[in-house]
Amino acid sequence: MDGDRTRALDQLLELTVLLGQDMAVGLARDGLTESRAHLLWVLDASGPCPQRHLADALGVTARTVTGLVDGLVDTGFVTRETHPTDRRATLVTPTPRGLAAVASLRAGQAELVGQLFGDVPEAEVAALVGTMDGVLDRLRAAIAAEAGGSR
Amino acid sequence: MDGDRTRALDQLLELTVLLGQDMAVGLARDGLTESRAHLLWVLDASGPCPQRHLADALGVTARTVTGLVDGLVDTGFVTRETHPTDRRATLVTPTPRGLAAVASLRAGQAELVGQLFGDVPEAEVAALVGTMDGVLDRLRAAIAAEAGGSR
DNA sequence: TATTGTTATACTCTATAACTATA
DNA sequence: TATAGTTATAGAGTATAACAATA
Repeated sequence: MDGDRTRALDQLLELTVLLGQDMAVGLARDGLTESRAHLLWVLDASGPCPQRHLADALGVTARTVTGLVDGLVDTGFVTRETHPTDRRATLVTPTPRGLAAVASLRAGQAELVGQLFGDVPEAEVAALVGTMDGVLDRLRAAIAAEAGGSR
Repeated sequence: MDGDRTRALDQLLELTVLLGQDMAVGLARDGLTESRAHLLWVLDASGPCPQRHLADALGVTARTVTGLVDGLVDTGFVTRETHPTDRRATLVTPTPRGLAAVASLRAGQAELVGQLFGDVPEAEVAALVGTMDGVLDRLRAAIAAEAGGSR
């Protein structure tokens, strides 16, 4: 039967919905939206950087980053500092509150790992990871093919 | 090691991003946004119905449905018909174009099943489905607990 | 009185285009 | 001439609150 394969996709689609809900709860508690949290996450990985870098990393326009940073400045998660050598650029810099928020996101993620996989036998987790590796590869390929086809 | 469990969550998070991208491509080709496609999908399942029903099914406010239906009417996917017995309500009804769009969504989903799982052995698919069943259960429970805790 | 859907208002995310200041 | 970030404008999705018409 092919029913299991259809069911597998249905499960993955439901998963995206539920993961989104779960994320949203934690973010709201921290006073963040998804997009702002994503920026903060990238910023934490890169260290203080110009907005241009964030725009490239997030895959959005420079204008969008202006808006996201505006919101994060207003709510106290980052500041705009002067760039030491390029006076066109600003150095987006996390505040202590911003750093704490990233730590909270990280903790939430670790907690979620425990909730979802803590009781799953190691062999089963390994099988899942192996299967998902292939699925992700094929999904990336499908997206690339679609993007290429409409070029 | 717990590395595999962390990796499993990372994979699932990446999956949500990629599935979203893949969806978006197909929807744009049909002239639909995600929210409007979701409404159309629910509408197809329920048959012509009042906006109130759609608001409940989508988990959004009545106002939001007004906006979504406005957009779908403007782009020719649905019409607002008079309700036969309740003159307060409208019957949102798919047009032929709306029905064709849902058929296209369904076909795209079937194609994706083939791309992602077509070459995966049945036993591996069955294992995936079994594992994901448990994961989804625990995720639902975690969300319910969070919602209950902040009540 | 309760319900359906609307107008009014506001916030977030996103985009393109034109512009300023600086490299 | 090219780049960083802004203002200007627009569209989509979401929400609350007040209101009209109808049940």
